Amino acid sequence: MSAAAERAGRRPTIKAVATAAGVSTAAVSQAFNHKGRLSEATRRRILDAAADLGWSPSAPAAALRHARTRTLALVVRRPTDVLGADPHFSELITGIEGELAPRGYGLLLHLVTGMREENALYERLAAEGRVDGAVLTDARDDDARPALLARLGLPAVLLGSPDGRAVVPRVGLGDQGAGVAEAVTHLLDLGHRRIAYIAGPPELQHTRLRRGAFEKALRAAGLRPFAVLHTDFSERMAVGATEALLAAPGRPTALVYANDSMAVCGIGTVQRAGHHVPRDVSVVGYDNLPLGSWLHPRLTTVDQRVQQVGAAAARLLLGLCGEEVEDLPLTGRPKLVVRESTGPAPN
Amino acid sequence: MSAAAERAGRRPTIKAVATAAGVSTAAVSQAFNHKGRLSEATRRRILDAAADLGWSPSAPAAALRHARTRTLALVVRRPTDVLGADPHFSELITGIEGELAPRGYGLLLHLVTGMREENALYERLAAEGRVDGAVLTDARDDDARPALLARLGLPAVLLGSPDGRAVVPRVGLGDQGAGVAEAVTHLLDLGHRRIAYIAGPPELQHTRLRRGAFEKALRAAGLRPFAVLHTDFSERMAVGATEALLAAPGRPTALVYANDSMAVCGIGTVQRAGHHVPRDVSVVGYDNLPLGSWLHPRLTTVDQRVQQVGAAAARLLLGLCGEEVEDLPLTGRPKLVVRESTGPAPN
DNA sequence: AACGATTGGTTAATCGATGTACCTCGTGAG
DNA sequence: CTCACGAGGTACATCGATTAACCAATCGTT
Repeated sequence: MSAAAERAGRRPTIKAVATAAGVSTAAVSQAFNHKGRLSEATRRRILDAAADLGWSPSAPAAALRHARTRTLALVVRRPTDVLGADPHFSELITGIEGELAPRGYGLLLHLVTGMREENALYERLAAEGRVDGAVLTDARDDDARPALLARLGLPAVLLGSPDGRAVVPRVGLGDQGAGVAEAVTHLLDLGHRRIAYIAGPPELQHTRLRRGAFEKALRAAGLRPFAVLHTDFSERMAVGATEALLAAPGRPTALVYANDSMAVCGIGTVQRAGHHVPRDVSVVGYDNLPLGSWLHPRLTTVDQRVQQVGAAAARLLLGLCGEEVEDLPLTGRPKLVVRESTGPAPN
Repeated sequence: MSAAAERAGRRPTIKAVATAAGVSTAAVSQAFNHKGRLSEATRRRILDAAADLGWSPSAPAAALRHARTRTLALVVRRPTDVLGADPHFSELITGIEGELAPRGYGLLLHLVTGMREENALYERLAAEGRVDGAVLTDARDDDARPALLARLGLPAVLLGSPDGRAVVPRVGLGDQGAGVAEAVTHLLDLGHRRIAYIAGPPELQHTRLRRGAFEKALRAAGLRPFAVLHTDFSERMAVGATEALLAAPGRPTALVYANDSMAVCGIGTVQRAGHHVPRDVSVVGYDNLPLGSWLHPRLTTVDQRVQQVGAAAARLLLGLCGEEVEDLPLTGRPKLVVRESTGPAPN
């Protein structure tokens, strides 16, 4: 950074750069945006002056002019007391941010506790022109957000299985049923017959999808679920559901959880109850979070490449915002990762 | 939302509100900012018109005018391959966002992989005027960021122990040594004598603080560390360090980790090696992340109330940004939470 | 030599909100 | 009756960058 930059107590403006380079502010703008017609020499001189002053175009000013902020929103809705900050979102954020950063976009992160609050937030973000678009997670069966954002004129991408009558584009999470079905088949192959499912909140779309796939896979084998319990993803309910299942007459030999966080709680609860995983009870998760492979036993889970999904969503959304971005195709479907938390059924 | 709002294909501007209320744009602005002198009747009429149109002042326009964006930055630096998205940051973010949201502030989240990249990012964020301030995490012994942000004129708060010659304010993480010392005392009381420490990267300030406290506490008891191994917080190194310690002659009976994520990996590794926690080996973490209490055995750890630290940092930073906010005092110091991963030393 | 085309810029309007300086009433005092 | 004053608003410049429209040289052509 040069002496000039040091002297400028305040942030330099385009005017300072123009003066330093001996041109008009318009020329500076053109030099940066490859518009207009400037001689290569002038362009260089301007760029040098700008670099010397440490100047970059003011984001707010540019946003005002273009009505585009180069910022996208991610609102994480999380009922109070839900499993910490679900690591699932960390993965998702990593995937999203990886696509935004190289394109100069920023990610505005908000945490809310309820649907009503989430909708109000979108209203405000849109009204204030704070973001160019939003990534919507946890699709519900009757989700008001797509219509809301459409009305607000805010591009959006919804994470969930593709859907014909979608108001906003979706990034599929793949055929989630396939992953669950694969898990069930795996358990059946191991001899399990009493298999229970610990699901998420019933209003979430993926809950229904995965639960349906679970039941269907069992039916195909001429079996019925030992039980299907819904939770709100909280530790309390994950533990409670697990304890209830372990105490049930004819205790299940395998537990399938709707996500890895609950599965981890589940393993702990099973062990605490004095059972061995997987000798007495097998456990399967969903998401393939890094966490799962730290444990002993390592968690058998369904890999849905959350990071890649986040990246795909980000690219799609960037495209909707007018950026020249090629879609990131989501190759393959969720796939079972067999590790150590599943084993032959007892007896 | 009224019919008027529906008709407005595009986002309404202050002009639309002014027209609707039959006043000038200046009046609208004054009505919203409690400046100037408007009759209560007019004010009400304007506010109604605005609500009817679903108008809120444009954030970019306001930002341009005031040179304040009401957005703060959090840059998470994370060498590739580090333990997932360290849940520590999720907690921190939760704490920060909880303070920002009610004040209409937003949190701009960025992920970087190195120090150089992080500094470059601050330069850009400042030059573009994208944020009003930044929360700096993972203080280093010779941290260039405070000076950098000071030069850039960007308010900042550094997470770390208070320090006399600080360029930017700090939010103490409490006397970190106290927590570690307490952990060591706890282990000594349980009869442990061969205690090892698995530390973080040596360049981080808290690594030195905690390591120092660890060694000091042992020295006070006339002992020396069994070993102190540094890691980069990656799973690979956490596992590697643990395996090395278990294989060492005169294997340690207690392992103290610099954070919960590594401790979780550690427990898994110990168990995988055929040992029992805590019967054969005791394990202690640091952070008290929710994750720790899901496991079996539940993790004994040092609670440093990460969320509260985040909240305190946010408040302090908001104050530096000119908001009227009372500081959130950080009461108490990091405190040991004894759970199930520590027990009497073998023999 | 005169004219059109081209090169290399500049001028000025604009984005939306804000705030200072100013204006216009109505009223009460002198 | 006139003037000062306050209540209640309005006009306009401004924040920093962008861009359409415009202009001044310079060059090549016939």
